[in-house]
Amino acid sequence: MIPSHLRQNPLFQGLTGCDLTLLLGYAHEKTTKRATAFFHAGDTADRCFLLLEGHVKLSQTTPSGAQGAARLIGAGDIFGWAGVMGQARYPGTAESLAACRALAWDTGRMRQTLLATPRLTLTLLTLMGARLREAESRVLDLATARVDQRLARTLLRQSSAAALPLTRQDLAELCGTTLYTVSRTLRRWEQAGWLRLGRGSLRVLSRPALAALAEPPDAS
Amino acid sequence: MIPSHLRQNPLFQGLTGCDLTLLLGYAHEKTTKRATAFFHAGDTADRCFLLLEGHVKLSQTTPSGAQGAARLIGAGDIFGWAGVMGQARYPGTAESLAACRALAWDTGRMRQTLLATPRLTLTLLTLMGARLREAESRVLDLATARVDQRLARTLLRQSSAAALPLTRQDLAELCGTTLYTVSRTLRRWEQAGWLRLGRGSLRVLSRPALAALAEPPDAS
DNA sequence: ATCGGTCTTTGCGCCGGCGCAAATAACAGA
DNA sequence: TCTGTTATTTGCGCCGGCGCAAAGACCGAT
Repeated sequence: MIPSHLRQNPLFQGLTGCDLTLLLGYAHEKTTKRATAFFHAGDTADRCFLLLEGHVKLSQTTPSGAQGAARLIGAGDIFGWAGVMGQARYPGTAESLAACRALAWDTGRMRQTLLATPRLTLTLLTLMGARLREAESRVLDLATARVDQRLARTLLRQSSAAALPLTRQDLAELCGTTLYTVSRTLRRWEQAGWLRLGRGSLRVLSRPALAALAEPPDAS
Repeated sequence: MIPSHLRQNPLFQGLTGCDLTLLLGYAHEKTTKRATAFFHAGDTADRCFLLLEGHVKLSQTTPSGAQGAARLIGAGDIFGWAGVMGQARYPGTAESLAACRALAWDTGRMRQTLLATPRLTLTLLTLMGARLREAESRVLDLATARVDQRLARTLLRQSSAAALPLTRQDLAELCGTTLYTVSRTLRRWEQAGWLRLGRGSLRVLSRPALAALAEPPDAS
């Protein structure tokens, strides 16, 4: 039986029950504990995933390996589709930040399925479009906004009710800065009472305060 | 008759002659002079384009309008497909840097065509994947590399044999900095004999010299 | 030739943010 | 409970890069 919350995933919109059953038949389920890699940068891109539960960090590092940039994948999001989109190898590393449950498909089989299921391909194109726009807006942000603005925005975007399972280093990679600056900034905000810090986690207490910072000083 | 160089465009790979004829039947040709907009950010995204000749600058600006980020579109590339990927409006502005010739399709009709031509959709997915990876590598660059490294890389990537029709401001937007810094840096490089500057254009004289700068100081 | 507009250069001062280094603090496993 | 490991904080100094302002340089049009 197919759980209804799965059927409602954006990836499956517009598919017939038959298509969906077939698609799920090809999938196998994968579960991981915290801090486990789904794949590493450079691995053969032979799988693609749909995250059902947990959080995944997708990160890239420079050739010299010094620093990195990252983005977060939440429940319901897809990741690791580089192979489907014609890449031989994964460009980044995917690592679980918490215990995860995911569906995995074989890349080659998925490509065949896409040729037979145009509706799915178009949906996928839409999802990738959204991700492309997000990446381009990050470029704009990095080029124009200050670190504290980017950090505030990142916290607002990711903060569910629950505490975020992110280290200072993770946050630094998410918003394009260093762990030192993140630590200093967060500490200042904690002392202002806007959030509560923990080791490898934090909780936002006052979204309005962060929202005020996220915008450039009021251009009235 | 369909020109062969058109048939060889990546977008059309794997299509039957029949599909291709149909597709081109839907297209209309658009030509522009220099410094003309194909569309503006916020316009209804009702067209999508394939550039046949010329150069187009795709740019986004912050809500406050101060600065911007840009990317270049060359002959053979597609642009303005946000509507096809489910967006109501264009997220950025497309402006010709030189006289251009482009094919244009209606967004709605293209979406229908995609449902009927899975092969084309998959190709499009591949092209978008490449663009997504490029955007993500730009994020990494902005977060880790210095301005002169990014600038050198940008010049190397874009420099054909011909001179580039880019102002200092354009270059600043392409590599995420300000026109002042671009001017200073380029001037230094011109005095080193690595390039030749003009008003609104420049030509690379020594690619090796730039390549050396593009990489972080030799991590042996 | 002249004039207005756009693009470019460069001096100057300032500051956001980096990153080493060292001291804690928190956790995990034996 | 003890111990090694990993994460965090913070002082300090430095520097890359921003951005105003003003002075050219170049272009096209009348």
